[in-house]
Amino acid sequence: MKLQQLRCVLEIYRHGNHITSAAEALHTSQPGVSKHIHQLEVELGFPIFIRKRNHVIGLTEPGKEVLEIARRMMADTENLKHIREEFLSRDMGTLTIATTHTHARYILPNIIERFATEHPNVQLALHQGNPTQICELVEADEADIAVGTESPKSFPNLVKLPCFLLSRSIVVRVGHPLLRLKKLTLQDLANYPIITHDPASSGRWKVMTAFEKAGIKPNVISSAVDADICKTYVERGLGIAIVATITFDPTHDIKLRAIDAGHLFEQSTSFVTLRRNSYPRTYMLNFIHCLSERLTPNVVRPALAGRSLPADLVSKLQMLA
Amino acid sequence: MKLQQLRCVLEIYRHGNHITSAAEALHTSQPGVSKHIHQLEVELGFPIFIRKRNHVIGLTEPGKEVLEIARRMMADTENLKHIREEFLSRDMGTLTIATTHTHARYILPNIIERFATEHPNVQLALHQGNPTQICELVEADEADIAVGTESPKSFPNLVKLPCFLLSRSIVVRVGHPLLRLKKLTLQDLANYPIITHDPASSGRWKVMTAFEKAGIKPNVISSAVDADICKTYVERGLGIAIVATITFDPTHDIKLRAIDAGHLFEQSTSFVTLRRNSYPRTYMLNFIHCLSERLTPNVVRPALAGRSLPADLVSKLQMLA
DNA sequence: CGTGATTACGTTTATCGTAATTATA
DNA sequence: TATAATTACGATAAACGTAATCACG
Repeated sequence: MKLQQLRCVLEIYRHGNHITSAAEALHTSQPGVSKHIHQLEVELGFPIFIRKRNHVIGLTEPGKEVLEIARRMMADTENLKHIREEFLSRDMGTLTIATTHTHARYILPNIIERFATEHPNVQLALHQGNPTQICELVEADEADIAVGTESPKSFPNLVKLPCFLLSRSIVVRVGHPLLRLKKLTLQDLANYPIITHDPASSGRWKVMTAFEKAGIKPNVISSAVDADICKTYVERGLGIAIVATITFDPTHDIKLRAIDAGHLFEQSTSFVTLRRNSYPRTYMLNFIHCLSERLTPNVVRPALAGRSLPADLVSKLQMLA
Repeated sequence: MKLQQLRCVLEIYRHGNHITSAAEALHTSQPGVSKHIHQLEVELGFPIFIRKRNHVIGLTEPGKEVLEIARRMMADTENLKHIREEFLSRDMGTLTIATTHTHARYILPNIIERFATEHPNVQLALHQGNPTQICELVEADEADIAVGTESPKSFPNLVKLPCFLLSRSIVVRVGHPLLRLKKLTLQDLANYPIITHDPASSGRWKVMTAFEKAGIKPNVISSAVDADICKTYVERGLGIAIVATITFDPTHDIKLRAIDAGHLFEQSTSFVTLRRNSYPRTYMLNFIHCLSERLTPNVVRPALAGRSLPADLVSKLQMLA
């Protein structure tokens, strides 16, 4: 059995069972890839791919097992290559963080400031996107870690670790009638035009669910991509905004007021996301520790190991730590 | 990077940093192994082994990391080979159990009876030894699983899963004075000659600790290898025995009586032990499930995955399930 | 000098890419 | 007929084993 054979299996799967494009991705010839698969199938004693005449259709059942093991072995070859960098310079390298606007603007600055002081030789790079996009960046190895709220899409090859909770507030203009109410209800909010995040964010989804459950149709007039834009619209008197509490800055947002909405909307959980079966650099583990006291290297490392199925168990393990 | 290179690293380490014997074990030439290591070291960019002139002394720090990853990758190559058997016959094959006398004689019969009924085509083999020996059998791949009490030796490449607790009883002849006492004390026991397990068993160790803590020197007259021999000596009037409660069979041991000693000695935990990073056959997972309701395949599989360090976390995870 | 690792070199094997072939849609 | 996988085959490169070399006790 050769590592190159396993690499072929992965690439064919990645390219939608297309040997030709897999060969291109591997910078080699199509017949070579085809041969490798055949040799592996002969050695293992069963077909990995389902073929229909001269087309590869999909994976066989045992082929799925092969894929899973092959994935882990290729991850381990990467891990071997990274040992050198790790030992040469524990505190030098690049940390690429994929994150959402809210995190990048309101949560990470403090954390990054602290991290940068402790790791002056680590180059930081930020990539921005919605919760699904940032996970895709990590999966494609274009970012080391993702920090954001939950993505509706599931990523079996990524490990999600909860770091903290985000509560929501209503942001209104100074002197707004809602400020005079003692306890806000969803019905109160529905009396005003509402500005909230774009549909791709999980925050937006939680807000809409709360209204739906209460049987109230809110008047959502605008879906802005980020909290800053929401606040700008509120300042212009276009409505009220439902955003993460942390995005309200009393010293800067002088024309606005925030009303806690913790009793109206479920809190969102922020996750840090990494590739399964990777051995992150020490400084990456330190960065995650900056995000949450609970997420020590000794918690994160074992959580990254293992097969993709125990989603429930891994989350239980996280709760403990 | 080639799998054969990693195989060389493992074999050299296994053979006490001796390239010549590693080469023999790999059925190849010494220069070949030497070359493979050099190539790998060049590719990774750091030395794996510490050399003193023309001798290999040990592993470098990054070399230890390489060893760990190499171990997992070789385990995965084995796992790939086993996929075929698993899919060809989910319920056919061999299950080799390494276990202690107490487990083999008093605990496993019921479990094996049930398992054998459900898996008529699985060939069972039992190997007997003390807790350390049975772990060594699993480590050397001579047994699939070990069932026994804790070994004093630690095995970083094995995963230990607790299945159940063993309480202890005092076994005496009918009419023995101890039977007339309401609540037994350690001091009461010390009045009589004591027969217990041999020093290699963890049971023996727990018993001696209890006496030591109480500052009592028991009169241990004999250390027998197993509970049956202990009981035979008691029958002959040579003393009293401290053995696992389960080894007393009232319908068979008609000349003996058992007195519960749960308040005097700490209970022992029975563990099932498997190789780390192995993908056990389905019927092996079923057997483990027979040992303990808690140990479902969905609990065992993730516990086997991962690095060797998270002993505390793995045990926490087990508690949950 | 014996043991043990490294270097040198020739043989064998396997890997790779081009080209030809086959089989669909 | 265009697309996609398989088969055939020659060139290249890597792996292997033998033999020679070096280094130390």
